[in-house]
Amino acid sequence: MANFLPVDEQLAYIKKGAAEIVKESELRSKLDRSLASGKPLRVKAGFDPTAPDLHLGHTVLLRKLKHFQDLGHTVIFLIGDFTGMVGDPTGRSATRPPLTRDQIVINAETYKAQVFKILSADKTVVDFNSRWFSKFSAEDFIRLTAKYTVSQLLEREDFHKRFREEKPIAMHELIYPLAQGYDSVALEADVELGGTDQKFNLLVGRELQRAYGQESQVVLTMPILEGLDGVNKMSKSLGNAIGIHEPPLEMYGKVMSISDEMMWRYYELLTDVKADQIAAMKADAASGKAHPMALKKDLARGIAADFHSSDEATLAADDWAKQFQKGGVPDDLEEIFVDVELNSAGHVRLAKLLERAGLAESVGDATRKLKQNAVRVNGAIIAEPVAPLDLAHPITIQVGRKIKKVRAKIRGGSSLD
RNA sequence: GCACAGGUGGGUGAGUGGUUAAAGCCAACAGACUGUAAAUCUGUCCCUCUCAGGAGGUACGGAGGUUCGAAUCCUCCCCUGUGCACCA
Repeated sequence: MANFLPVDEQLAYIKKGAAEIVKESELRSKLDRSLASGKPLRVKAGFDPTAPDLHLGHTVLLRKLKHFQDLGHTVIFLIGDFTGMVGDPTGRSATRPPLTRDQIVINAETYKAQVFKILSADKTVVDFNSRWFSKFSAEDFIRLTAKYTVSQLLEREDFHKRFREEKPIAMHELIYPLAQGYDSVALEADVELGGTDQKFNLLVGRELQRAYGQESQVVLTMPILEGLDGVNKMSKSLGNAIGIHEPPLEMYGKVMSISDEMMWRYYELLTDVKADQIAAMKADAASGKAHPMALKKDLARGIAADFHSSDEATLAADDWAKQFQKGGVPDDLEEIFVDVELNSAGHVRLAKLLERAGLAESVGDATRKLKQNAVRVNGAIIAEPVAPLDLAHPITIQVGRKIKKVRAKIRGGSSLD
């Protein structure tokens, strides 16, 4: 267990992909001490139990935690069940509503189940910050708040901006960084990881540890992964995320849809491909020696394989090629059952069918898509909202990049199932 | 609590009694082009019904009111911000 790698090698591994380390010299001396004493570092990362569905953006951080595990250090996966009720204002322009106790319990369990796709369960300490905060007295609380000033808190860009723009800042939002910082005190963390958006909060931990007479933790931030749009951070609510639970084909397709430029970013943060290999691929693509699409396919298959089996990833690659490159239909199609209505002429109300099938947001939306030649039924473009269709067999409907197999049932008809 | 300034469609932001679901921009969606990428161009972008030509219903924080007619005027309420709130 106490067989740590030489400090320089550890450092190199830790630094790979990291956005910033505050301070590297402190990390080095902590590693030195750990090596000498055989005592692993305590590496903390906190998570709000607000997002039960992890996406690839979260895995950037998890991957780095895993690196620490690989090096033999102790990873503390802290679930902010207490602070989850507070609501982290990071990245929000408006106040976030607090979660209920029940939601948090459910979310936390889901969380645990998901992160072990990356972290090894037996090397991870899972903790909850309600362990100490539920015992926090009003006196403790006021003592904690006394250790930080309002102007220190307003240094944070987000608060500063909202303050200046006369947008609301709720009191509990100001408390959040303090609470998160206190977690580090309670855990006596040596290192805390977070996204760059968490930098302020992480640094508060350093201050508070010092205020409570501890050595300050080292702060390591990881870049925020951009989502499919290549601009905004990957986030479920922005709809630009790839969830780790998504089916292989979905994952594969989404990765393929990112821009060539983003591909390198994804290679860097979402794979274990070494930096120099990535640089080589980049050079090949630039010189025309390798086709960017081929490299992107490798990336997509690799990512799909991380969360599914290798076979499933390969199948996804085949299906993707079949659907988009050969204009065909993938083997593994989502199949749904829908009630349809006929108009007085006995024609199928296709617009309504699309809406029912989840292929359009509303009947109006469906009608518009039809008019734009975006709808194919069994491969043929149909532009009429009402059309004569043979529903005796399942039909394949494509709307833009969405494709589904639909088993339709005439409403009021006798055919059940 | 008092005073003042605000609350418009996914976002931003015009609009201050009357052609119009409500400018422009962004995002989003679809088509073309491609490597289903990006960029670019074109179109769409509240809901429902439709014999596809249209028809109806909602909508500018909430509830009432004035008016032939209101996002625009009035009243009350809710929310946000700023100032005042010990000496005054």
